[in-house]
Amino acid sequence: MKDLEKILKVLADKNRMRIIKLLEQRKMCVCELTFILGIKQPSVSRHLKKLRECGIIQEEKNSYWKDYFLAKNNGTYIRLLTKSFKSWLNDDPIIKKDLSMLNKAKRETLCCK
Amino acid sequence: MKDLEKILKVLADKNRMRIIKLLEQRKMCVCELTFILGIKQPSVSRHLKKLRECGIIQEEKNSYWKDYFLAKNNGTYIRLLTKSFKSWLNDDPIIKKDLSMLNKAKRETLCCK
DNA sequence: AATCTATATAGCTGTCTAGCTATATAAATA
DNA sequence: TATTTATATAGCTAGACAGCTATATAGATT
Repeated sequence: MKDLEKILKVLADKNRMRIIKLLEQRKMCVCELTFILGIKQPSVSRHLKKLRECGIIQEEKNSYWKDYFLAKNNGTYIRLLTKSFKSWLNDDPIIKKDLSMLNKAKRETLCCK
Repeated sequence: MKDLEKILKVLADKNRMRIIKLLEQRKMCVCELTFILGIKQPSVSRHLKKLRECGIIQEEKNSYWKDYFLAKNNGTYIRLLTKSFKSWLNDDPIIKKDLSMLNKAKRETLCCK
């Protein structure tokens, strides 16, 4: 029960739901997510940490950046919930706006390097 | 998104999950739930209010008592989530203990009347 | 090895919520 | 109508957490 409670708590946050909907489209780094979400980078990092700690997302180093993506091979709860999310929220105005910004969110232009 | 966030927040609580698992078995009144959960009656009432406000449960008056039960005919999110819950947590120790108390939780003996 | 920079962490503040006790409400009975 | 009693609400306290700023870290490049 503790696991499920944790997973539901982690999912029950507007900005983390936005992150999940974005990662359904492609891998993203912290600075790209920060740009789209419109909150500060440390806040994004902490959201990502929570999502990772309960197994919803994974990370991998990619040159200067860290790519985050939806986890594969996870437990029952997460498998069903992330599958459900794919069909949920697609008509939500905020999600639609987020997705429309994806092509402008390129790490090479957002970051100093 | 607001709806889904609310529903997930309401589900993401240990005692409310316990209530849902109990209501999968049968309709229950506040005093029966209070007995099994082992928390105070006002706390139970507030959990029930939250579950009702987001459409997970419904209530009906039944002589001296108020019966709570899992809602029928609800939206996409709740339909899928309550269906999933039916196969979840059945091996959890706390849930098993709760369910084993069901036959002792009879309103006629728990209440003064 | 030194530097640079994307990301992570520490620490703060305000908000929300779960538990509690005390009290109010409303519906059934007498 | 008065009373009884199951349930709801009000108000309090403590803990969790999201946002922020400032700072640390780690890994790639020079």
